[in-house]
Amino acid sequence: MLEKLRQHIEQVVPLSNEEFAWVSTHFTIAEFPKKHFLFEKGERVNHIYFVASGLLNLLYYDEEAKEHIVSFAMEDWWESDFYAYFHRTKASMSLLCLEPTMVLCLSLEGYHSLCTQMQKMGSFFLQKSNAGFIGSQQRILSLLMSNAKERYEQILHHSPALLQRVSKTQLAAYLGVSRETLSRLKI
Amino acid sequence: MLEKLRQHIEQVVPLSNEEFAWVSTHFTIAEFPKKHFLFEKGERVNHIYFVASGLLNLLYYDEEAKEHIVSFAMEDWWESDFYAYFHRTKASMSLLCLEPTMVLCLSLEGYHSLCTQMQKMGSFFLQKSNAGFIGSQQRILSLLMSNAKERYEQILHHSPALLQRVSKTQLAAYLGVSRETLSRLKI
DNA sequence: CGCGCGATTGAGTAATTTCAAATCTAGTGG
DNA sequence: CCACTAGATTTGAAATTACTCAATCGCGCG
Repeated sequence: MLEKLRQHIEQVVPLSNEEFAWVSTHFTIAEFPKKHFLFEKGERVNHIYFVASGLLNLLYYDEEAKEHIVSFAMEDWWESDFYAYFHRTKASMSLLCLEPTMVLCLSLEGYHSLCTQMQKMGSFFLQKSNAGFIGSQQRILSLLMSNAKERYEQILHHSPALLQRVSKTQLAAYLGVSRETLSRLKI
Repeated sequence: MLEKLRQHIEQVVPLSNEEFAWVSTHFTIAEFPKKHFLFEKGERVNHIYFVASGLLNLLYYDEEAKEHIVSFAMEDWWESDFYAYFHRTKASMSLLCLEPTMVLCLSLEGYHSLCTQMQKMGSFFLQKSNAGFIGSQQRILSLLMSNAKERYEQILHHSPALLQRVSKTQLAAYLGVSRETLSRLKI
């Protein structure tokens, strides 16, 4: 678990054993079964989660209880309702396990401690945040400019493994089309 | 100009006169007329831009030369093709002035210098990046779940000033609908 | 005045949604 | 091993929505 986190961080910044030992004190390990909600809409969001194994699903239910998938979080992803986390407000989204999942949990105090006490970790999170922002802009562009079939093909090209792990209904909720339409794309 | 930047930064972290003097050495001032491209697709992206006054437009042209607007950057926004900037690759998008615009330009070296030499600036950019990521996720959700009329109303609610400053054609390219459809929404 | 640009309107076409029904699939218990 | 069920997926058909292309309108400016 922790070793996975270390490898993940060290892809960005090198850490000595002592440094990583200190970093790791900020995390708690948790394990959840499939279909467990790490948090639901309206609840406090006390952690961001590093996915060591499994698959998470950040989703939003609209007024008609229709499900919209903001993101999937596979291994080595960080996930949370970041707005609620950073602003200490209640979640507008829910975070669900699509598979049995092991996560490392980081509180906001822990996050601030890591960022301010160790410059490397500040750099690490800055880089992750920039990457997340860039990825989101790519997805916005994809939603603006491509139809559902093209978006499907982009995922097929960019993260083929994901397609093996999520249902077509979930994929449709991520692509922004009805499951019937996705089914008719004849891919 | 620089005073505007200082106020902007100090909304997040306080700065002494000396500190800000040092920070400001990293920026260059530039002014561009309406319709000027700060960079175009295929060019190197040497700076991120802090908009002191005016209005910028980050856009992408698809294969059919159709224009898709990734974002508008008003006063106090930071804008660039962030992927190209951070990876020192060529721009996939173009950055255009919709109004006469004054910007403060920050090179990647300057960015790294600011982040590593002064912890406060690292915190500042981390917070900006997180905010940008959160904002992008909101827009993704809006694209997934709302129709064009609802998206229009969200902008009307969230940044009414913007609607006074961009053409309906540009707004349509931002909302992800044709200008004819936007025109028919009867708002 | 007349030009040019953006915005609007009209008409036909294409894509997507909805609701309903049918089909498929994996897991369970007899 | 088979039947059965629950859930997911696919298909059908009608209705809605959005798009394209073309024509028209409105307005500011030389």
